[in-house]
Amino acid sequence: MNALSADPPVDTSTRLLAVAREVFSEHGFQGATIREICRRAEVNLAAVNYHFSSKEALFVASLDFEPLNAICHNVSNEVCAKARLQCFIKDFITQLMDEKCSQQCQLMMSELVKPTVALDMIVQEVIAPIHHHVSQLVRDAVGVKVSAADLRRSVFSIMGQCLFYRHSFAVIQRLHPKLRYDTKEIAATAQHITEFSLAGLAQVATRSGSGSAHP
Amino acid sequence: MNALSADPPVDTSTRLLAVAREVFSEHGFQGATIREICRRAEVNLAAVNYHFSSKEALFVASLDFEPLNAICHNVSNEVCAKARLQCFIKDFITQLMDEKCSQQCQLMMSELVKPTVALDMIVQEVIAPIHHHVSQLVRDAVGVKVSAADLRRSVFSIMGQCLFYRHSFAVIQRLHPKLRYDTKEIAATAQHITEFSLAGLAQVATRSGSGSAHP
DNA sequence: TTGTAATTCAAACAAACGTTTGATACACTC
DNA sequence: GAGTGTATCAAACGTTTGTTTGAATTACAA
Repeated sequence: MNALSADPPVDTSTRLLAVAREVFSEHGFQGATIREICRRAEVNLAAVNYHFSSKEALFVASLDFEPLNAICHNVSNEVCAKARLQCFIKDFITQLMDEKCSQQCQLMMSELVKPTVALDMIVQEVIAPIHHHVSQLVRDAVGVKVSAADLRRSVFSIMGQCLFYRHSFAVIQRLHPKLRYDTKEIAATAQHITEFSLAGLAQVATRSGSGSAHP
Repeated sequence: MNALSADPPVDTSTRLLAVAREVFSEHGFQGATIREICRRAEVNLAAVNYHFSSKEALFVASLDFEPLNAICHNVSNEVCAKARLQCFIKDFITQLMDEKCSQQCQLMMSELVKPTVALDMIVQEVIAPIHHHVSQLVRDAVGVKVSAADLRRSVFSIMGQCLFYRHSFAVIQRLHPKLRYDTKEIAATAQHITEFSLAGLAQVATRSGSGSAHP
């Protein structure tokens, strides 16, 4: 399960970066040790300070925003706004539960508990774009003009429902030990959140009264 | 802001437990040091191992389930199921954002990132009762019989929306720096989640077809 | 007051931490 | 082959960690 199954041809810096992403996501910045990073990367203990000058510099250098960022550029060409929202929710949940994003999500949770400089970068590079994206989806799906507060809270409602399955995963495992989040269960969950949220958004729309953008 | 403003009359064990709750919630189990705990409690370094035999034993002994547990026993005497759900959501969000629950919530987040024995106890003593409570509220509010999966996902949708404001608080601060969660904003947020969720639950009810408990 | 147990204290323990050092090995130009 | 800059290495640096020790202090019964 090591990130460096094919070791020899990659140089020390690259090996360190890959392993650093692993270890920092597993233990957070404080909990991770450069001794474990070097041991797993099979490099000398002094390599970190030689190539990156410090543990913190390695931490910042190892940050990777690609995995979760992908879902924003992965725009569906659905014309129906509600269908686009449905696609996003399914993509988002799938990514959240995917092994590939595991490191990034785990690190983000560590940062939520004890924010470092990394959180500012993650918010700027990953989270803000997602929220902007969802904001636009919500605006299109609602159809009528909604207040900034209603829009923000609606985005939070959708994000909150999705993130719950990542943030509270350890709780879900203990509450429902037999439940497995395979592809089928994830799809059903995404379907539920979509229907639940579209109904919620419709309610927000009615509250906002007139001003429909789809007359 | 120390938990021990009135120091002298309380004995060493009590002082240690109070300060331990502070420090463990601030830094998590690993990040907390018994030196800081003893310094804040103004007791000798050896006191922890003398009174509790180890750092981990102090950690377990310092766990406090009271604050969040209160909202389950605080049952409203509303007859209308939807009104009871509304009361719960407002109580829950208020508690989540309250200073009084800050320690418990912070510790819970640490446990979600890196679970220890504490998470099992917290799930059993605090989270499971809340989920059971919300399950009953949802059953009553929906009115019709829903499948176990629909019920579970609906509870997760409501919990997820509420917990978002705690789990992602550091993100919200960075996305909306000027936003302050005072009593008014919290009330508006609770109102939004209630309306959003009742609409979502109504959608789940229609999907469940016939079998209404309120014919 | 004396004797005994409980508690507190300064000091030290071994282990693990991030970082630094100086010697060694390697790759390359002249 | 000599010289030069880069990379790797074992070893040690000074701190900080949780825990232990043994003496000093306190509390309380006889």
